[in-house]
Amino acid sequence: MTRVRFAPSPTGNLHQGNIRTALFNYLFARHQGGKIILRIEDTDQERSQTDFEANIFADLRWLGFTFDEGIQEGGEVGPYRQSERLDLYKKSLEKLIAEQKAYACFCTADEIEVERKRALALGKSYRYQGKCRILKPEETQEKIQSGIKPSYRFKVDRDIIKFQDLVYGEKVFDTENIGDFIIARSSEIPVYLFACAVDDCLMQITHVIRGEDGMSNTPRQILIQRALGFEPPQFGHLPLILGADHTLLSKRNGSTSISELKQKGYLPQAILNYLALLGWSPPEAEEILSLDQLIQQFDLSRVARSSAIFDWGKLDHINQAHMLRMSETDYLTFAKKQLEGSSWISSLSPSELDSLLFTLRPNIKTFNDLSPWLSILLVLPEYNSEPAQEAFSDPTAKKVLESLAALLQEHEAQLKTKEFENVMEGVKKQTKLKGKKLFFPIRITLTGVHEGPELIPLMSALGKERILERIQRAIETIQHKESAKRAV
RNA sequence: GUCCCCAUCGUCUAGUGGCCUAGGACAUCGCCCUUUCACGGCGACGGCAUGGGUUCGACUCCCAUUGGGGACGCCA
Repeated sequence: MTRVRFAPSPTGNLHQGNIRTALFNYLFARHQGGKIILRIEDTDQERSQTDFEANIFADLRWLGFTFDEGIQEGGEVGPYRQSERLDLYKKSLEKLIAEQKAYACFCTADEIEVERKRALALGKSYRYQGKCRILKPEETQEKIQSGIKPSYRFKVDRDIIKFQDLVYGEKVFDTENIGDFIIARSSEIPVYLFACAVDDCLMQITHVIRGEDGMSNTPRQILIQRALGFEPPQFGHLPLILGADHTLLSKRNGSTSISELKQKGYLPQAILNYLALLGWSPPEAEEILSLDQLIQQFDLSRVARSSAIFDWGKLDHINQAHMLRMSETDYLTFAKKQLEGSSWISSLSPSELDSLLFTLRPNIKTFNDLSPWLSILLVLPEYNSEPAQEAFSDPTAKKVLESLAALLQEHEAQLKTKEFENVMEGVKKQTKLKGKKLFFPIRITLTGVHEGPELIPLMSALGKERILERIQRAIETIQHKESAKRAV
């Protein structure tokens, strides 16, 4: 049975990088009909916060992930929060100490820091020199009894570690480059490397799929797992996601939390779809895929080995594609949720709002584009933009508007789409204008800008009253300009 | 600096020795559709980092160079 895990630490919110890792684990597990476990790695007590943990759960749920085992789901190999598994790690540590595979280290953080800096200055990679490794048992006992709290190091002997990476193929590491590393802090809390290695085995994880930045940890974890008598899981490393500056995604260069992405108006399925395309490619040409389709098509053998740069433009495109494919009710529900709290919701009747939202659908890339558009459509335009000046300086503009106003007056308060079409036909006949000459002045009059939704639907969404109000305003603007011109 | 990884259009990628005159997607530009913009359709632009091998034949295999990235914590 395939068992994978997603193991975030609650020291921050989930962002694109995390989610891509979660996604690939998820797709891998679901594709194989295996299980995915959610484990919280909170061994850094100073930085871990329960708020973050709650956010992580909320984000994962929003994105559409479901887990088979975890804090909320339960399961047989829990607890699923590392801070509740300390006795387990302690047992493992004691076993290693008893077998002389780990030892107490009394070097202080400051001492180590000095050593590291010296090594780096000399152009050598830092490794612990093993000062406490050669301590006699009596010396160790003595120091502990005198009240010094030691950290614990794993004893690394010369060896060649080989493993078959699920993505990168055969990997070979010489332990010569690895010094004895710390597995438990002087506070007795284990470090990530150790807790993670122990848990992956205790929780019977079969495949560890993580970012390539974890690669150098892998030989250490294999060492730990073997020393504990476990069979290490299989490892697969994923190429990294980089920011626009070609370095690891971070707050500086575009790393964005899920809640921010949500705020920016991206659909969960679009986020997942785009992230799946970063480092993986579907076997067939179609790129717009639902989560189910991704599960069906996913295969680690199609994962790339080179890092990928996060491209907001493509995310926008994929988001738009998903928006266009959503059912009308889903679209409206999501759009309204996004607009929650904004004045548009309260200032419009439900049917007016729905009709405006539909009219805007082909013109937006994210749900966040909705609000600015509504503002353009519903706030009276100023007509001082360049396209407006240009449109109104055409002598036929006024004729078009007057004709439109007159024809609209002939109708009852509420016109249907078909009637708007007829009105436009009428304007066309009366003015003998068509194409840009006909539509441009009207578009500008209604919105103040030269681009936007289709005109007929837009007119019917705005309604007769708003249109007349704008026409009057536009005509006044034109007249104002004309008289100013005459005065000169 | 040391170790590790990577290298196809600006970006994401297909490509596993002949199907490649290198395919697709985003972006950009043009045309068409729409009596307008957008949506949609069609098209253009644009790439195998360099140098050596191996081979009848290299984008594909090997080596080097160059370039980029990652890891070198009592962080995860």
